[in-house]
Order: sequence, then C-alpha cells, then structure tokens
Amino acid sequence: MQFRIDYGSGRPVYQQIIDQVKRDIALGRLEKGEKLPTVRQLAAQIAINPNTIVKAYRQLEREGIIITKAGSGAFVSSIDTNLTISVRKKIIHKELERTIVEAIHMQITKDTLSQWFKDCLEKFRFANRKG
Amino acid sequence: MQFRIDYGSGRPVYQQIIDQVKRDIALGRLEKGEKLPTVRQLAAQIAINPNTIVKAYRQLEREGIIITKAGSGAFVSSIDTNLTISVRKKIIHKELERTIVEAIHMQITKDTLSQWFKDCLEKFRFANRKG
Amino acid sequence: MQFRIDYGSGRPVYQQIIDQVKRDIALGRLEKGEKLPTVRQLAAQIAINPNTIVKAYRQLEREGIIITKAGSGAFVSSIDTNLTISVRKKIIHKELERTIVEAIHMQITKDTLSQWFKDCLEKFRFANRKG
Amino acid sequence: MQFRIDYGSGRPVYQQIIDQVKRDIALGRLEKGEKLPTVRQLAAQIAINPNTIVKAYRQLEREGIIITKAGSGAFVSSIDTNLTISVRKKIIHKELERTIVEAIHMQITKDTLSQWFKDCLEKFRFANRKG
DNA sequence: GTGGTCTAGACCACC
DNA sequence: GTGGTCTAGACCACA
Repeated sequence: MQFRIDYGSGRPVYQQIIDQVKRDIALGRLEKGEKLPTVRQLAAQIAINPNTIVKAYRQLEREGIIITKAGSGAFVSSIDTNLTISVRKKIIHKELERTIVEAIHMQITKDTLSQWFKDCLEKFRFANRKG
Repeated sequence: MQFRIDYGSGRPVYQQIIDQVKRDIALGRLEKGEKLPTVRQLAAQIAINPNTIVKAYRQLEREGIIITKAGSGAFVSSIDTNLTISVRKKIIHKELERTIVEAIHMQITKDTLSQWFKDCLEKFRFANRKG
Repeated sequence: MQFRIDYGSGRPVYQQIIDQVKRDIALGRLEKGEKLPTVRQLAAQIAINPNTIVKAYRQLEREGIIITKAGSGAFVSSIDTNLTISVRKKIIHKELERTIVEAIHMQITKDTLSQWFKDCLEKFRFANRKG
Repeated sequence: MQFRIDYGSGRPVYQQIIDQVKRDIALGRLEKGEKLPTVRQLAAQIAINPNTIVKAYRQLEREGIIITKAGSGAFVSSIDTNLTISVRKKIIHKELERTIVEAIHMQITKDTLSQWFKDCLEKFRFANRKG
C-alpha cells in the first residue's frame, strides 16, 4: 500500500492516513482480510512519528473498518455500519452541500459539477445492495 | 441573517461563520451588495468575541467573497475567482471523492448517493455561465 | 533569520513579518524546506505577542508560501501560484505604475528610475522558467 | 476628471483619490494651474463622504502637489520636492523591491517583469531634467 | 513542544 | 459609528 502525505493541505496527518485506508478499500484496492502495514513499517515509510500511525489505526478500528490482533497486525474488516439511515443521510448531505457551495463560489456550472461527480463515481466500487 | 453555531461539531466557530455566509450566498439568500451584520452586532447576537467575527470576515474578504469598508461595514461582493480551472477541478474532485468514500463505508448504494446529490443541487443557485 | 520591525512606518507588525519572510525567500536567503523560527521563539526575539506571529504565519500559509505542521513548526514551501497570468499582470502593473507616479512627483528622471530598477533586480533570485 | 474607487482593494478611499490625482498629473492629463473638482462636486460624483475628499486634498496640499485657494478651489501646483536625493532613492528602492518580491512569488520571470516595467514607463510623462 | 482557537479588552484609522 | 491591530493569557489538537 502506497501512502502519500500532503503537508500543504492543512489536514492532520493521522486524518490523511485514515482517508487513504478508507479510499483504498472503497476503490477495491484493499480487500477484506487483507493485512495493513505494521505501525513501524508505515512510520518508516512515510517518515513520521509512529504515534501518529497508532492514532490513525485506533480510530479506524473504532469505526469498525479494521481489526487489530495483538501480535499479528491490523486487517481490513468487512464494511458495516451501525448508523441509522437518517443519520447517514444527514452526514452525507452536509458534505455534499459543502462541496456544492465551494463549487458555486468557484464559478463552476451545474453541468460541469454534475459531470465531475459522475466521473468520480465511476472510479469506486459500490455494494449492489445493503445487507 | 440568522447564524447558528454548533459547538459540538469541533469545527472552529470562525469557520462556521464563513461556511454560513458562503452557503447563504450560494442559496441566493444573500445578494450581491447586501450588507452583512456588523462585527459588534453579530458578536452580540451569537454571544461570542468580536475578534472571532473579525477573523471570519477577514478570511471572507481575502477569498474575495465580501468587501469590507472601514467605517461602513461589510458587503457581499460579486462571485469571482482567480483560480485556474485545473486547480478548481482538483479541489472539487478531492472533496467529491472524500464524500463518496464516506458513503461507501456507510453502505450507501450508488443510486441513492446520486439521488442525494441531485437533491442537494436543486437547492442552490448556480450561475448560468461564466463571463 | 533576523527580523527588524519598524514601529514608525505605520505598516502593521504582522505585515512586516510577512514582507520580510517573502523578501528573504526572494533573495535566496531562505531555501525551500528550511524551518522558520517557532512562534514562541520569534515572539520572544522581537518582543511582541505570539498571536501577531501566528497571524503572519497563517497568512503566509494561505498564500502558499510556507507550510505549517502542527507539532513541528513552519517550513518554506516551494514557490507556486494559482493566479492566472492576467491577474498577476494586473496586480504587478498597478504596483509598478504607483511607484512610477511617485518617482515622477519626486522629479526623478526616466533614466535614473530605470537604473534603480535594474539595480534592484540584480539583488533577487528569479526562477529561470515556470514549470 | 474621472475618479474610480475600488472598494475591493483594501486601500483607503482618501488614499485612492490621492493616487489618482498624482497619476493624472504624471500622465499629463492634469496640467499645472488646472482646477480640480470642488469637494462637493467630487463627493456627489463618487458618492462618498465629503470629509474623505477634504482629507485627500489636505494631504495633497501638504505634499505640495496642489494649492487650495479659499473661495476659488484647488489647483494643480508645479511638481517640486524638498526631499534629498538619498531619501528619494531610499523610498523608491523600497517600493521597487516590494514589487519585485511580489513578482517572484508569482513566478514571473525577470524578462517578463522588465518588459512590464518598460511598458509602464512609456505611459508616463517624465521631466527631461531636474531643476 | 509545536501551532490553532478563543476570550477580554485596549487603541487606532477610516468614513 | 465602522472595521483593523495588538496584547495578555487560557485551553486544545497534533506529532
């Protein structure tokens, strides 16, 4: 797995690690059961403090996205969520709206934005049906 | 203009003010040339320190979204951007991808997400064409 | 890095800090990746409030000139700009014109001014070509 | 004389008026002895507070650029300065340097900047010789 | 230890 | 009256 940290983004490093793990799973690059790099490996690879990796992995585990087994490492779990549909809708709507607002202030037209959204969708691997 | 601060969100107060001004403009609730509340008014209204408002207004001005005139107040500017189209595309793509990744981890189907996106789009007021 | 604040100039302190960082980079005294003094160090060194430094560094970061990493400090970024060439031309022309107007009112001849301009140019380190 | 105020520039209104009077003189649009608009006229024309005009005219008079005669108005004086050459050099150098630093951070090449400077010079009317 | 946010309150420039 | 700057000092997130 290849990690790239963008220090200019303002986004915390640990958050960027979480983002990338989630993204790779959504892209199908990381499959269920697959092993993640160890904390030490990853810390060496991207040259950051190991505590930062620990923080990222801990949060990924809290979200149910990975499972860490003492002594053997961290593994991708199956995608699941305990959030109600209304909560999920609220969260996603909020994010979509924020992006749309940004786009409007960048003078992007509705059509262009819709096209970009479609382009992005194509890249990811959705489940066919819930459950 | 009605402001609501969510102290539980973790998002800085000044950032929430920025978000809401941008959102109201994108919704068409705030028109070009319209006057924003004064720093002192707004600080009193939402019971926070005036400096926090100043910070929000300053950043909005730097982004070209409002114009502040010392002695008379802050006003909505016309929407404009200096960013090249490739930069804009990059930023928006990144945001869209992040939302899509979140949605996948919440087991939301492609169709549902597309529908939510359409629903959100309807609420906002896009420019027909740049120029 | 040596900072000098001129309290008689009327120019805000935070702005003078920004000016000096930009100037040192343009002079080649500060290289990409180099670490700036910490907020607290600099505040102590020039005997001003740390928040004033924070303000300066924040704006430098927004302009893409430095990158701040929470927990490790502020670093010189690579020079880059998102502005379109026409916007850049407009800004620089305006500044040049203002200086020329000043010079004329000071009865400086065209030749003298041209010479001064050349002299100034020599001091700075320009990129050879964009890209 | 045509005045245009840019409220988005951050430059104080009274300063912009000063800038424009000086610029028009340097361009040769305003000749020695020519009458400036009255305070009331100008205040009405650009829709601002008359006190702002008064402040601008007062500073122009202090700089010896205009002469106001009670009851008859303000007139362009002859260009003159009481600054020593070394002071003038210092002021202009500082302005030139600031512009060059900006240009470098905008990734403008030395050649382009030199060309822009020449282009600007052509627009103005310099005295042939001091004295 | 680093920078980031917010508060409380002073003083100043601008209109 | 308006916003802009600076100070002093608290608390928090990040690495």
